[in-house]
Amino acid sequence: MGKGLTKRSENYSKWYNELVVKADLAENSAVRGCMVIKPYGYAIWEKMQAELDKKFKETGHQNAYFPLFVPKSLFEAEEKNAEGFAKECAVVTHYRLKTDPNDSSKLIADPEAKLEEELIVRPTSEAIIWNTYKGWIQSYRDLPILVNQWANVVRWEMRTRLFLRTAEFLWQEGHTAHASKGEAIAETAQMNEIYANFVQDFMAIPVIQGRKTESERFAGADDTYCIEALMQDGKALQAGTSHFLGQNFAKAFDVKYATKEGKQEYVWATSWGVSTRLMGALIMTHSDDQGLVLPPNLAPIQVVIVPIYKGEDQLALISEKANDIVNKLRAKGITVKFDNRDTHRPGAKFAQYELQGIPLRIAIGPKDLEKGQVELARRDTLSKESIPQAGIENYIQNLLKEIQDSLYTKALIYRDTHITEVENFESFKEVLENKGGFISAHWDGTTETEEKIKTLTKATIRCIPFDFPEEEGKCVFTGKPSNKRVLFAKAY
RNA sequence: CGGGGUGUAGCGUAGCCCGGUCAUCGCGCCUCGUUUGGGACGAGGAGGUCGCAGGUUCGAAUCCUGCCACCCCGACCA
Repeated sequence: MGKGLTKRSENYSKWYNELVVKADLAENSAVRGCMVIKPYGYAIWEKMQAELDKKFKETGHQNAYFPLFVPKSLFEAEEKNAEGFAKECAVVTHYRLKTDPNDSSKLIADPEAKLEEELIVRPTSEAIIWNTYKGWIQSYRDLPILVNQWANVVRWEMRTRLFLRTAEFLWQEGHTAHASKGEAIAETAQMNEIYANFVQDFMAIPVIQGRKTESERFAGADDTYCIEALMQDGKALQAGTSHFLGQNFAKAFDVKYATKEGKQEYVWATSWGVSTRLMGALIMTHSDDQGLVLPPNLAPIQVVIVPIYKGEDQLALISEKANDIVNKLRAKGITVKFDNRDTHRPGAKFAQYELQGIPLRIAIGPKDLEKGQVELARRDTLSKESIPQAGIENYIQNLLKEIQDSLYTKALIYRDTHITEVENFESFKEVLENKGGFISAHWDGTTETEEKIKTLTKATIRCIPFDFPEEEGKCVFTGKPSNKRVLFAKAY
């Protein structure tokens, strides 16, 4: 692990990349655009998975698994979906290699082993899943189907970035089938709400819930709900989406069910997902120039104990005290690590755990033993205090909660002070250029206007927030009438 | 796919213009000793087909040609 980190203010992109690598989260793989998630980074993802999975189960969903390969004929069945993803698909054309006749040290795809039908590596699983659902659904008694899949997907983007946009990424994708439109819409809304709550309560990231415009909508969806977050550099990040798919996939895959009245009806569908991109959101929301800052609810290790000692005798005395604290904290359900490695000095350990964002650090040395106290350091504020050993477990339990709240509040204040209402295009451009963040403005509702604004400013409509009030106004670009504001921003 | 840039030890780099004791330095790594309350210090040591393949030359990290990889900017990105 190297020293230091580029300052955020100097180059946000570089800062972000260095942080991901130096905090031991991930690195670029030898495969173009793909990522290696290292154990420490994966532990954070596992915490996210566990919490989300719990919520999915609580709302009646079950996990299942579907194939990685999607035959092209299935993939192209839902035309809009296929068209939307066509440009970024990895395609399997052969099933065997053989020695290159021109160079025995090389292998080539065996021309004899060309696939009859090409296989698409899933960029998303609607096609293969709806083709499967077709066989599962005959009657209203078979509905609803509430299934989620934890999987990897591949999208061959031209430019990639660790966690935010990699060629292969991990996610969950829920795919549900319903007997009525209303029920499917309620499911879409419910899952968006679950995402919002998870991101706010566990990741301490405030989000805005809303719906996407037609042009930003998921290919093949009738409506896309989303949660949008704001990063510290003033750019927005789509953190999760929940789609109402109407009957589009049911029609494409001919999935009908018999109603109570004996009529044949197409099934209504939803899909929803969040990905390892959330890790990027986590990093860019809370971290500073010292490294990662993890909210306690997500930190794989919440408290680390570092002994400060000279000689083995002293270490033995300190260890006794440290192990006592470890046991007390564990009894409270707090994850704690006692780092008694004698291969690294205390200063190096301090720096390492700061880089990794461990919320609390306890240092115990001879002075502390004498006074019956410990030194406690907060990662988020970088402040230190001495506290008594007695009752430390309760103190820490409360402090972890306080840190969690404090991180959220800080992010919320930043976010809220970076939502700017503008009334004309001049100030739109001015705010976008100098302040960044979300711009709340009226829009005439047309794709043409949205497109022009994007071309001129690179800002897109992030969402039409659910909780924005109806209000008469004029489009910030065309001056045409509008009855609601939308949020624009430059986005990742 | 366009425009620009870079490939030298695990990482970051000097050297390239002007071919010849130039393979440099820092971090990291190993050994020994002293250390340990914020990234230790000293001494010693290991580690390199200078991206790959050709060419020019007595001689190539350095010049020429081709190829490959990666990075940045754009196009693209529910």
